This record gives sequence, C-alpha cells and structure tokens, in this order.
Amino acid sequence: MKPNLPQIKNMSIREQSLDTLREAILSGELKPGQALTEMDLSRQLGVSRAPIREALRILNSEGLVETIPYHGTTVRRLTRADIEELYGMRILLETYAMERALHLGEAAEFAHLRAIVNAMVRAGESGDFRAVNALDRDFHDALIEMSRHSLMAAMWQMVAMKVRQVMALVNRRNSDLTQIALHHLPLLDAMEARDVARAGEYLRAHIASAGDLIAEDWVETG
Amino acid sequence: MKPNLPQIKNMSIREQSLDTLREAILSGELKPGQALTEMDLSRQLGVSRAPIREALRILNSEGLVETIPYHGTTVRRLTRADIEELYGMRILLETYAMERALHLGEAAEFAHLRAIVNAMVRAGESGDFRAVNALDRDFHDALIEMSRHSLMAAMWQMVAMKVRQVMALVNRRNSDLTQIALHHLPLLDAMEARDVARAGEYLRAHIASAGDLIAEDWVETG
DNA sequence: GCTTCATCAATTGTCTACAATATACAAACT
DNA sequence: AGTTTGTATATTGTAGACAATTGATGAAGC
Repeated sequence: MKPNLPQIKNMSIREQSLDTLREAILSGELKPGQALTEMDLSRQLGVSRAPIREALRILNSEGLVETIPYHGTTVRRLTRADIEELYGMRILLETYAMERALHLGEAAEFAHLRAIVNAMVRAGESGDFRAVNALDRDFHDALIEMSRHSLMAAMWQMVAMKVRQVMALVNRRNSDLTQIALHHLPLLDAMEARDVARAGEYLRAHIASAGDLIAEDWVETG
Repeated sequence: MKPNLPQIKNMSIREQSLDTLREAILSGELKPGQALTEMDLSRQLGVSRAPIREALRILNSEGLVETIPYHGTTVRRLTRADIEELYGMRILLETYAMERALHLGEAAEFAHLRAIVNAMVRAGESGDFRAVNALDRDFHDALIEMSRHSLMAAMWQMVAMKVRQVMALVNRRNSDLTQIALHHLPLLDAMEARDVARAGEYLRAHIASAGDLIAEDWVETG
C-alpha cells in the first residue's frame, strides 16, 4: 500500500523561481554585483513578473540580493570583512551546536557522521573535489541537525548559504580541500569520545583555517 | 543653504504594509494562530493584493508568519520550546557581541549605554513599564551595534523581533521589570571596567532570568 | 451506514496592463 | 562654461481580472 512513488512536484512558480535563482547565486553562476531585471528574469524563466518579484523579495530578506527602489535588484556584493564575519559566526554557531549535539545526539547520528567522513576522505583521495565539498556541507548540516535546535537551524541556514556562495566564488587549491577532508577525522574521534573541549578546539581550528584560506585569496569583485 | 527640511517619506506601499503588519505582530495585536487573508488585509489597508503578498512573503522568511499553499497565512505559533531556544540564542549572540563590544566600543558608546541605563532605572522607579521595556531594547540593540558585526546585527534583528513579540504576549509582573532595570547596573559597571568575564556572567544571568520568568508563565495559545 | 464522487465556496497563485519613479541626456538659460 | 530644467527611457510599483487548488458539503450508490 506504500509503493514509495516519487512525489510529483507541485511547487508554485514562485517557489521554482526562488529555487532556481537561489541556486544560481549560491553556485556562483550569478555573480555579486550582477543586475537582475525582473523583465529579463521573467522572460528567461518563461513566467510573469509577479512570482519573480515575490522570489526576489525573499532573496532580499535572505541577504542574497539587494534592491534599490525603482532602480533594480543586484546580487549582493561580498567584502573581505563579510567573509571574516561569516566565518566568525560559523565558529560561534557550530561550537554551540556541537556542544548540544554531543549531549543530545544519538548513536545512529554519530554513525551517520562517520559514514560522511569516510566518504569524504575517499572522495579526497580519488580527487573528486566536488564530492568533498558536498560531503563537507552534509557533515556540518548533520551536526546542526543533531543539536535539536530549530532556531539554530534557521540561523545556520542563512550562514550556510553564504558559505556555499563564497566557496563557489573562490578558486580553491585542491590540496586545501584534501586537507579539509582529513581535518574531520580527529574532530569526529573527539566527538565520539564526547570530549567537548577537544572537539571544540578541532572544530574551531577547522573552520578558522578554512576561513583564513578563503579570506586570503579573496578579491573584491569590483 | 541647508534649511534642514524634513525628508518626505516615500515608502512603497509594500514597505508600509510590511511595517504595519510586522508592528501588529510584534506588539501582540495580531496573535499567534490568527489567519491573515490577503483580501481582508488589502481591504483593511486600502491597497491591492500585490504589495500585501510581497509583504507576507517577507514576513514568512522572517519567521513571523506561516503560509500553507492555497490555504492561507497565519501568525506563527510559539511553543515553550521556541522560547527556550530563543533565550538560549540570545545568550549565545549577546555574549559574543559583548566581548567584541568591550574591545571595539568607543567612549561615547559606553556613555550612551550609561544614559540608557540611567533612564531605565528612573522609568522603573516611576512605574513607567512601557518605557523600561523600550529602553531595555535600546540597551541591547546598542550593545549589538557596538560589536561592529553586521552579520551579527542581522541575526540579532531576527532574535530581537521574536523577543519583542514574546514580551508583548506574556503578562509580566511589574516587579519583574523593575528588577530587570536594576540588573543593568552591575552589568554596565563590569563593562565599563572592561571585565569580560564578570560582564559575561551578569549578562547571561540577566538574560536567563528574563527567559525563565517568561517560559514559566507561558501558556501555549491554542 | 459507509464509501465514493460531484459540486461549491473560499483562498491563494498568476498574468497583463497601467502608473510612478529614477537616471541620463539634451536643451535652454544666465 | 556652468547651471538649471525639461524630456525620454528603462525599470520597478500597483491594480484588477482570471485561473488553479483546497477542503467541505452533500448526494448517489452499494
């Protein structure tokens, strides 16, 4: 009686437009500073302006675009200071989330983390850097999930989006990504030992080094 | 050549609707669970549905309302768990902001804080609890401002809105508010002495006690 | 009695046309 | 020449009509 058929997606045009635009921004396809004219977008996506406008309002309150009245909407620019703030906030949120996760997390969730890390290391070894990136995101999302804190999850959503955008925009050295994959091993060991202090140190070091590598290479896109 | 004329306000109908609705929600005028039908709102505000819809989308992504497709928008309900999460997040964000504020804040800003606290105590003594509330908000907003962290400010915005809504919905004992006004005195003393550890303790105690008082009295609105 | 199906009312979703606004550029004036 | 003022154009802002969807209600069939 439950044939597990794939859900037929019945998303409104607004939602589809929103997802499409957000994905384009986070993947770096739409670059900071780029103008988004409603007419252009509606022509490109083959829909009217109304749902596009609603999607843009949402993106605006998510901090991904900026709108000047009667002038237009642009993809929000990112300064080096933004990136430093972003990684500072990551450390703050994730440290807190991890402390809760170590208390509230269940065995299955720790096993899930282990599986992610294993896959990440394998992906690093085989040079699949795209997969490393995706698995890194999965790891940190799972960590937040384990903290059982819905407001934290909402805040993390905001931060994680911008992190993803930044990662897509910067030219990372592949060696960095391999390093980052390996960083997760001692971190997870400490977490499985429920060693809050040590895990916290590894986590902060991991995030800070990733942030520094990015801030270092950052060039403000004029 | 600069006669200091007042700026003519030229906010779009969307912005005005947004401000009106948000204010109504945060002040408790619109209660959690209440239905917001677009037609009703547009009639009441005397505008068309288009700007109302855009405002509702924004409120939705701010977490103040919830929308079910083809069914309607309602003011988001608040559970006791939400409130506990809210105050936990407050402690996390404000502790971090205060550490930065103690390093980055300028003399004029500390003086400003002192002026706010003085006014708050006076308002408490004269029984003007509405003013105590407003000044408490000013104090914490100013603290965030002093941290010179725009992403923090954005996150704080979200948290502060919900705090305001919760405060408006709960029946506070007036004695509590007077207590809260007095809490700020030792906190500010420690801040002016740049004593991060002590100020942190006072801050956390202040927020936690406020949160506990509210969570205690909280009745889930059916 | 219970299930199934058609219908209806209420609401949101979308589209199109029109209005309002800002900017750039050219023309007129001093 | 420099300043001001008008005008054109591109863009966003708003309105109103129509389409799509949902959930409820009640009738028909077993």
